[in-house]
Amino acid sequence: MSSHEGRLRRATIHDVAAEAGMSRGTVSRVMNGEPYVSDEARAVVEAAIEKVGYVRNTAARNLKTQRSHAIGLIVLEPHSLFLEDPNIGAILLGTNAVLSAADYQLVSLVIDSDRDSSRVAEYLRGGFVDGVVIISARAGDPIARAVAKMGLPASVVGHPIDVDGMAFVGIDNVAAAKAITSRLMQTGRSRIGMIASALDRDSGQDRLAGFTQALGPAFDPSLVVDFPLYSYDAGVTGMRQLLERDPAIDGVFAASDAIAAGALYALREAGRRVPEDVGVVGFDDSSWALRCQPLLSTVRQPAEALGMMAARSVLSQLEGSVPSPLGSLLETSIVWRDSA
Amino acid sequence: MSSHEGRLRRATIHDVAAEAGMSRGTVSRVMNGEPYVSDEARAVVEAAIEKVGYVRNTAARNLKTQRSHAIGLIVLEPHSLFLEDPNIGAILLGTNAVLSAADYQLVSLVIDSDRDSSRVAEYLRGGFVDGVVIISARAGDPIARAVAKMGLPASVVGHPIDVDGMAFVGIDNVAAAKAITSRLMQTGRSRIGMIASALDRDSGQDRLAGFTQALGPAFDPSLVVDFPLYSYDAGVTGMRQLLERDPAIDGVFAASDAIAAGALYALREAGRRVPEDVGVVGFDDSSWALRCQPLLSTVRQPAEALGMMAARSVLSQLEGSVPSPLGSLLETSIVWRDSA
DNA sequence: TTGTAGGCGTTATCAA
DNA sequence: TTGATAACGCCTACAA
Repeated sequence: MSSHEGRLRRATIHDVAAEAGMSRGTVSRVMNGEPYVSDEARAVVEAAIEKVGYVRNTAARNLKTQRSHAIGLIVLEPHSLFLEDPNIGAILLGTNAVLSAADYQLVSLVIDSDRDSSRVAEYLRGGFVDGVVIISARAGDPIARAVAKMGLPASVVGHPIDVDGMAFVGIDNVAAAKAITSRLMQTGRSRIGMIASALDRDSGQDRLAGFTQALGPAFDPSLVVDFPLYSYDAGVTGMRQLLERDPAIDGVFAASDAIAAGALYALREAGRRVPEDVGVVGFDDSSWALRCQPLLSTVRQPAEALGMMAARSVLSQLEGSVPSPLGSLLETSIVWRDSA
Repeated sequence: MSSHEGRLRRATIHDVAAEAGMSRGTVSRVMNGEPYVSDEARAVVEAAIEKVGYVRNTAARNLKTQRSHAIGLIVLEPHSLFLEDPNIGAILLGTNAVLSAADYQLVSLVIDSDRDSSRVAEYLRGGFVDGVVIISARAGDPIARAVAKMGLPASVVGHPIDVDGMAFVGIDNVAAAKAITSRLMQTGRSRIGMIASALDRDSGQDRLAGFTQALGPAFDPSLVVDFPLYSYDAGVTGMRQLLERDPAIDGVFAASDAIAAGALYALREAGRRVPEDVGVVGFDDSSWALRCQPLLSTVRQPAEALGMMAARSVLSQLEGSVPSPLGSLLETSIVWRDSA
C-alpha cells in the first residue's frame, strides 16, 4: 500500500542563486543562454541548478514575457474527424515534428461541442499558446474568426478561410479530382458517376467541381449522389443508388477512400466485378486503400507535409513575418492500383 | 500610475475596477463566482467586464494559484497509435467529454521522440496542467515514472503501471480473451490457433493467457504465432504460418480486429471458407470489424467509457481523494457476427 | 460586504 | 560582467 506524499516545494531561481552564491539575474541569464556570463559563473550556476533540481516556473515566465512557447492544434468535429479522417493523425505528426525541432510544445485542443468551443476560445485568450494550427475548418468557422480577432498567429490546414489575412496550406482538390477522373476516363469508361460528400466544406465542393470539369460534356448530374460524411456507409448506400439510377454505370469516383471501400462492397453485393465491369477510384490514399479488395487506385495527399508547412507558417509569423503569399497548395499524386 | 497609450492593450482587472468604480478585489470575487458580493456590485462589475472586454490572464492566475485548470492527455508512440489504434479517438472523446463538463481544458501531448519526451516532462513541471491521463503506456514507461515522481495526479488508461500508487482503468483482457475463445469452441471447432501480438505489453500477454486458459488441455503451443504489432500484415503472415503448421486448423483467435482482417485475407487466399471451414474471432470491435467480409465476431472494448473513467479519476484526485481501489476494470462484451 | 496590499517566480532595466 | 529592483496580473488574507 502506498502512502500519499504531498508535493514537495519546487526550487526557484532564489534557491539556485543562494546555492551558487550569485544573483538571481545571473541565474536567469544562464537559464536563457544569454551572453555576458563568464564561463566560471555559468559553470557554478549550472551545478547549482543540477543540485537543487531547478525547473523554471513557466507560469511566472509567461506572465513576464507574455509568451508560452506552446502552439495549439485545434481539431474540430472530432466525432467525424478523429474516428474517420485518415489524414488527421499524419497532419498532427508533421506539425509536432516541426514544432518539436523548434522547441515548441504542441497542445491539441479538441472541439466537440459549443461548450468546448467557447472554452477553447478562452483558453487561447489566456495566453496558453503563442499561435495555432487549425485543422479542417469550415467556411464560416467561429473559432477561426475568434482567433483572427485576437490577432493570434495562425495557419489553417485545409482551405482558405473567409477570414481576412489568415494563412493556409492545403491541396488543390479541384485539380486532384480532375486528374484522377481523367485517368479513370482513359480506361475507356463511358458512364462515370460520383459519390460526393461533405458538400458543406470546400474540400467536398472542390472535388465535385474537379469531377465535373474532367467530364465536360459527358457530365450527367443524375450520376452524382452526395452524403454529409466521408464514410464507408455513404459509399455503400451511394453505390446502391447509383446502380439503381443507371445499371450500365461503369466508372465511379468516390470522394474518399472510405467511400470507395463502401462502394466496392455494394458493387460486389450487386454481382459486378471490379475493375472489369466497373472502375472505382478514391481519394486520400489512406489505410483503407490497401485494405480493399481489389487494392484502390486513389489520390495521395501529402498529409504530414501539410502539417509541417502549417507549423512553419505559424513559427515564422511568430518571428514577425507576414505570410506571403497567404497560402500554398501542395502537390498531390495519383496512386494507380487495381480498382480501375 | 495609469498611462494612456495609443496601442491596443489587453484589459486587466485594474481597468475593470476603474470602469466599475470598485476595487480589484471585488472584481476578482465576481470573476470567480465567490459569495459576499452584493447583487448590485456584481451587476455593475459584470457590465464593466463586458464593456472593456476583459478576459483573465491565465498565466497570472496560474502563478498565483498554482493551478491551470487544464489536464494533459499523454499519447505515446503516435506512429503506431494514432495511425493504427482504433480506440484512441474514442478514449480522447470520452476524456474530453468529462473534462469539458467540469470546465477543464484537455490538452493532448504527443510523444513521438525522446526529445518530445523530455520536453513534455518539462511542460508538465511547468504547471501547465493540473493532472494527466496517460494512454497505453508500457510497463517501464519513463513518462509515467516522471509523472509519479513529480506527484501530479494521474490515471493510466490501459493497464496498471509498475509505479507505486498510480491509478489506472482498463479492461480485463484475460477474461475477455477467455470468453471469446470459449464462444469459438462452442461452435464445434477442434483445432483452434491464435495469432498473438504485442507480447511486450500487458494487453498482448493477457489475451494470450486468456486464450490458453479457455483451451485448457486442448491448448497446443504450436498453434500460436506472434508478432510485435497489432497490424493487418501480422494477420496475413500469421495465418499463412498457421495454415502451414496445421492445414486442418478450423478456428483462429486474432489478438485484434486488424489482425483478424489480415487472417481473413490469407484464408481466402488459401481457398478456405469462413466461417464454414474456419471460424475467426477478433478483438476491439473497431471499424475493421465491419469492413471485413464476412463481418467479424469480436470483443467490444468500452473505449469511450475508459476515457471518461480516467478523467473522473484525475478530477477526484484533484479534489484530494486518494484513488481506492487503485484501478478498475471495465466490462467487455462479445459481439457475435458472421466470421464464426 | 468591500477595500487594501503583499506576494507568486520570472525577466529586464538599470547601476555598479 | 554582475547585482539590485521594478514590474507582469492576479488572488486572498486581513482590515475596514
